[in-house]
Amino acid sequence: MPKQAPAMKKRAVRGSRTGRPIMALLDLLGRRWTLRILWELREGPLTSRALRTACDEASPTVMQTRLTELRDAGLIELLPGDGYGLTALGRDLKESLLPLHRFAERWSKQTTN
Amino acid sequence: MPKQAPAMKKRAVRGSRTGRPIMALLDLLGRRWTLRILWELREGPLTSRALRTACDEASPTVMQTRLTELRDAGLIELLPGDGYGLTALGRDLKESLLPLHRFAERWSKQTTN
DNA sequence: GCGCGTTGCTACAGATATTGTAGCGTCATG
DNA sequence: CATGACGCTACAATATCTGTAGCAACGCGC
Repeated sequence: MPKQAPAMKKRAVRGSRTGRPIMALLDLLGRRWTLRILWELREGPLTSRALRTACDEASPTVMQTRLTELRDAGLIELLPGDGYGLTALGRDLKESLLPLHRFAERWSKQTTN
Repeated sequence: MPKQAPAMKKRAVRGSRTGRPIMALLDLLGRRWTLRILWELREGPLTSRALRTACDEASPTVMQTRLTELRDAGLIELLPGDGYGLTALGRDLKESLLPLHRFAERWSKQTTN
């Protein structure tokens, strides 16, 4: 299979007009709940409702929109019986995101938060 | 003096109620243009207008809002004469973000984008 | 086969956030 | 003084998100 058609069908991602993948990625991740969803799935699949609970009861409307976008991007997939889980590509992204956790700890120590 | 001068004064960051720094960070970064701004500053300071140009002409309203949030978070600072630049903490975050660039390349090869 | 609970997902109105255009006051340079 | 760049703001038009309610489909116990 040279190329998969299902992913990235319409309007793809804002910022992708520059042709630089990083811009498209930053735009995709810079939408509400997107980073959080990927984060909550880091340890394994969650059903859409468990995911909603984990994400501070985000409204099902955006949640569903984000899940569709992330599926189109090939980062997550719907596993019948298990809910949503990261794809191989998604797990790859998760690895790239892990340094953030360590940074967050350092950050919280300096912002009197 | 319209409002908000001190750092992190009201409700700081959505999601910080959990007390887990990573949630506050993911929420902060999950706002439009935030990731992009940090990314564009990765190689050095930019004036607010150069930043706007780099960020695909984002409206000055959000740009200014994001810059204030990022300043309150201690990630960027206004350097008189040089515009906005990353703080030591911001550069730390930048390092945590670099893996995303490499991932974006792999990602773009699989999504026919 | 009939409730019952859960799944993924959608409608819709009200609340927020973002965009786009215009413009302010300040400072430096000519 | 004029010009231009700076950081920053006002404000109306959009786009996006929230919150509540509810759908059809599936499995399970009975």
